[in-house]
Amino acid sequence: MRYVTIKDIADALEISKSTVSRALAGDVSNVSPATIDRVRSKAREMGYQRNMTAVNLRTKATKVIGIIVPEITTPFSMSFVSTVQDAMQPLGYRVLIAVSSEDPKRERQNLDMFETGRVDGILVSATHNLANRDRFENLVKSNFPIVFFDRTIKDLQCSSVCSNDSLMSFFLVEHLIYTGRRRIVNLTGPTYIENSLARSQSYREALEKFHIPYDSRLVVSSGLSVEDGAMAVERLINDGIDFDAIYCFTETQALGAKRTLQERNISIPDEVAICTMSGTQLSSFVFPQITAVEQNVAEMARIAVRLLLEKIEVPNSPQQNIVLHSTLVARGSTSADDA
Amino acid sequence: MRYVTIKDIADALEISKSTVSRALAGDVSNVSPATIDRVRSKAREMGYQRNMTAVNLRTKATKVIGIIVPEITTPFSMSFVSTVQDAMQPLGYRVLIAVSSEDPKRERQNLDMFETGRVDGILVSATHNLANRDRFENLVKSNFPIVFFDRTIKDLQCSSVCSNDSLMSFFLVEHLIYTGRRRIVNLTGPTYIENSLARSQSYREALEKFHIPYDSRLVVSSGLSVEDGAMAVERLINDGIDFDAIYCFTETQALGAKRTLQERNISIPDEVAICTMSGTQLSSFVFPQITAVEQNVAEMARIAVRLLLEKIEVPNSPQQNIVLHSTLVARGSTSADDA
DNA sequence: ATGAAAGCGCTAACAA
DNA sequence: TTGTTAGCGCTTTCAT
Repeated sequence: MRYVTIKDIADALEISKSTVSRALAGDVSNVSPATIDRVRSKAREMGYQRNMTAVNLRTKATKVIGIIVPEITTPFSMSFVSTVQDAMQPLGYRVLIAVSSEDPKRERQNLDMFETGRVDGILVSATHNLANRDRFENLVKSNFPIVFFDRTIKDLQCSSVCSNDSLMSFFLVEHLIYTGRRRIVNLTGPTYIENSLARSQSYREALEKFHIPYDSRLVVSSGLSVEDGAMAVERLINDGIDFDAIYCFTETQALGAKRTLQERNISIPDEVAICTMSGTQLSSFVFPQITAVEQNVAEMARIAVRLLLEKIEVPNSPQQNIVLHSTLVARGSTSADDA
Repeated sequence: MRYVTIKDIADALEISKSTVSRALAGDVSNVSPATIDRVRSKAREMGYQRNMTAVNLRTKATKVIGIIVPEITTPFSMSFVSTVQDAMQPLGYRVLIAVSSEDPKRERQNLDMFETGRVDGILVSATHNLANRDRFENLVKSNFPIVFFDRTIKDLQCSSVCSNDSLMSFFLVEHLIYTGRRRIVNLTGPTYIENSLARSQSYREALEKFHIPYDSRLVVSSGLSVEDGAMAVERLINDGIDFDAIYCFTETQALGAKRTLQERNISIPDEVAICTMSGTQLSSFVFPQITAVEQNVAEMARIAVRLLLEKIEVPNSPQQNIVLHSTLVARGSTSADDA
């Protein structure tokens, strides 16, 4: 088992390696058309296959970029990934995906894997605000092309693109209030997720605007999984806490909340409304009864790609933090809409 | 943006590159424990990341194997792939997946991609009996580690593992006859798929065994997609051809057949029974009303892995063709079962 | 238009 | 135990 090399072709044609290399690369201005033809057909004849490991070593580029996502269960990630692929394929890039499963250790391994594989750039949605901060800081300091999307790292001087969490969640809670809700549960994300804080902040501000008293029992810290969301709501019910709406940090939590309510035969949204920020339009099929504000994922992906390419092409381009003022389209309906 | 190299570490520690390389590789018998420690901590301190492109070029191995499948819609492929991954991960191999979408052109591109990427071996389920035969022949001739599974290439001297199509389909048709069916449709696969022939052959043999006359109108050549299956059955109905069972070449066809029957309000399996060979046990959830014979996919995957590793490790190991005499478990039921 | 030569970062003989 | 050296296959500058 031995591959044909450009040297083999060069020897067979009694020309130099460099000419073969040029011919194969289609360097029209430096190789005669006749030679190009001879080389090309010889290569085909001999079954030549370019050795990418050698090319990558030599050119110091792989034309591969990596995406690291915390999870792959919501449509958000899938949608983001496929938009990135559509955008980068025409530019000659391949896209590799790695899932961290909400685990900073895994995230670190994924970063390692992409670095040892010498990907040309990384798009990452972070699992944790602190855990891998040092790692990310080093990456940025060494000028490695990396762009954060959706879930960022607090105060890190690195390009990023995300939604305007504060504003959007403010409008969501406001929407609940407009539609007659008063006892609104806030399923917050873990404090180690940067977005979590902003969204909870907005919850308080919306309440204040409408002079609704803040009840700490309604603010529940919950994990990110469907199970976590389900359990949190179950605990509220068991504790006999009265509520007429749930504002969730993530889609997965919303899914869990919905499950618990259905198990308890609590009608949605007549008795309790659920709302969250949603990854994609697709989600409306998954969560028909859940009011959601759509993030523009495709837009986010395209911006992320643009920022990354800029970094790859211009090694010292400035860091940019883009905040998406997405169209605020509240979908679904709460019974109070009709009132 | 510049990566730390072993030379950087060597210079910083004022030792040679080779010692650094050995220390990093954990070559305990050739490097003093003290040196290993010094090197390791220096590497961490400097943020060293192994350059796999260089390693792969030097060692002429990537520890990556590629799987090429014609489609990824049935559970068969997913199941096969994940079993392979589970088997190879502990051995230090990564697994890459490429989908040909039933298109020989795509298949060729996938082969090219894997070769230029210098994967250590390829597992392939072929799209077409002839289209890429030359390509496969060259691969085998050059002694490249490649193993076929499920869909093979006729008369190609290459290791492979597949089910006993003839026997299993014979039993399936026999099962239909036992349960009272007489006018059995045979949705054959395209002739360019090797397995197609064997399965249709068995259909005839089963009929002959029970002295049921062969009716050529009941034998319909159909594409592989769900749509193809649906259209084929629609045509039969429109042509006023009478039948009480459909024997499909693939799961996807069976799914299409089911759809058409349901649209026409023809009850399954009371009026018309559907049967096919099934990729996995999972399929029973997808096709509750379809009688199926399970192939042992996990077993097939493990054997494929074994054959491939043999080829990778022993460059000149003999070709082996393994036929899986799977446990014949007909699932689902036809109404005639009760009769 | 073509060739000679250097070197990407690493491993693995061979030497010491 | 450590160092020296060669070379994996390719691209690219510099000569010609």
